Amino acid sequence: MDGQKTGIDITLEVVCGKWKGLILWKLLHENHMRFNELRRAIDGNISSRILARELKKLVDDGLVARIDYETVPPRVEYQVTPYGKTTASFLTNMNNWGMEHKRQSATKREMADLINREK
Amino acid sequence: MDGQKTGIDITLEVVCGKWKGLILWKLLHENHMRFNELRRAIDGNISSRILARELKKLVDDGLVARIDYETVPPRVEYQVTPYGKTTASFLTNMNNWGMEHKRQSATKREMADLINREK
DNA sequence: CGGCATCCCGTCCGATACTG
DNA sequence: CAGTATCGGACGGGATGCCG
Repeated sequence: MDGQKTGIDITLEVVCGKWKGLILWKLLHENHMRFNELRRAIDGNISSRILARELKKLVDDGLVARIDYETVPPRVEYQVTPYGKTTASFLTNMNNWGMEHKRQSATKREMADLINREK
Repeated sequence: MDGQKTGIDITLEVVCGKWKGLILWKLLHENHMRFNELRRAIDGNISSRILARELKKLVDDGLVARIDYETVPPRVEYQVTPYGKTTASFLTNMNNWGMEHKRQSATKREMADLINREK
């Protein structure tokens, strides 16, 4: 029974949450960014606290490298590791799907919200 | 600056969390399953409460259809909608990546756990 | 069989303020 | 500039038990 092994859970562990996928995606296209540069590059207003935390997770997972120049004022750069670059394959697909279905998702979510409000 | 629009956030809204992607993936390969059948098909021991909740989200998002035969005892079947089937594109890629990197992810996580214990 | 009710905990996400 | 401290709310996930 079953027999269908999946790697989906593994992948979700890596990109799940509101930000990690987005951060990875941005870094993949720039190959090295400073903290606030990255912060500004992300559309949805991410706070520095959240960005710091999510970046740390990505570093812990070996997807992103953190380079601290140890200067004053501080200068830290982030870039995707070779391992992290392998995520580009599915991130590209996720991005394409999201772009194609942006409209539909929005309206469906509005409907769901309306139903929830009625309760 | 920026200019890079992303659909990644949209996609993450749909499959994020520990289970939704997995449920969708299972349903995509069976095209109609009953509640407990689906429950048993999922490896990681999902509770009925969680499965019910996650399925409801997928139904609300229009990715899964719920067919209630209104019989006693109850018989409910779930199947992926045409819209839901469009997720197969990126889910396949996510699955492939996860399968390829299962080992690495495991060891990296163990290391992270060790570091956390030391604190 | 296919759920829902209750309780609980840990994580996620966020605003604000502050620091070396 | 690159974060950390603090506080708090929302959500995800799980154990247990009950119901039509």
